[in-house]
Amino acid sequence: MTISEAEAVVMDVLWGKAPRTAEEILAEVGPSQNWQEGTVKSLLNRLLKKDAVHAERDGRRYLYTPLLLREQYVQQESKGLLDRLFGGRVAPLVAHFSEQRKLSEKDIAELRKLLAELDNEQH
Amino acid sequence: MTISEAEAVVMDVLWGKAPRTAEEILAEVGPSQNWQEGTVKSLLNRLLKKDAVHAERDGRRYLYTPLLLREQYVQQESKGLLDRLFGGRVAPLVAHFSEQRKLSEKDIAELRKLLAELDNEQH
DNA sequence: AACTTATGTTTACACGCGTAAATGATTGCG
DNA sequence: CGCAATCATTTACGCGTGTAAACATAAGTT
Repeated sequence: MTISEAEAVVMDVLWGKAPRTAEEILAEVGPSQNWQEGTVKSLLNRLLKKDAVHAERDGRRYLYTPLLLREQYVQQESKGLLDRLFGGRVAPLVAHFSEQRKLSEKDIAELRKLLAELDNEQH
Repeated sequence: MTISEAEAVVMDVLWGKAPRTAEEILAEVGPSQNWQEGTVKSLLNRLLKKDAVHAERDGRRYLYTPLLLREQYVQQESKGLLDRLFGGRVAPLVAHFSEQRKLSEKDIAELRKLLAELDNEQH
């Protein structure tokens, strides 16, 4: 059961801070997304059906908490792309960005550090 | 105008070798995908509408050629993911795979080489 | 108790996608 | 020439998505 892009926007809010009410979610996401309240409610209900969030009654409203972890989601998404486009290998992906000149100085520095760490830990 | 996943499967065949007839595409993709001929035709027509492929009549059938380049497609897809999930920065993405233990020895070697090259060329 | 407000639940609707069946057109064969 | 085979084009249909309107319900207010 995959979660859609609009649903992921809602999850993002919850990953930022939870639990939250529908209203709070709308407040954070409405401006950029131009959504109505009903839209957010629908998305939350679909996420409930998909067991991606949990809702706990709090008086008249619900508090929503993510069940699906950001890490899991990121994992699925990136693995999908990696497999589909780069034969499941990371180096070609980085090479791609490199050719596209999408590697910032900071990226390069961090990559270097990462490799150095891998060198030590050997894991 | 984005191209869907099933459409991308067809594009993949064409990126491998073009021009091709619908029949050839089916032959290459049918087994793994379990598609009927009509399915491939529909996908080709949708790709035509999206200007992702070009069709040239050849007697009774058409020869299809990709207009959208693989590089463009890969670019869009990866940028999308990168922006949505890693704030547009490459290093965090690689770090993610690293944590997931998805970096093969070969990946690491290649990344190292890549960084070395970047070092020289300074581009 | 009736009315308003806040919130959630149900229903809707158009669009793209995956998948194909139905139909149409062209051509080779008997 | 008429029929069968070969392609292509049109139509279909269920499902998920993006987006919300309509409806229901509970709680606070007069």
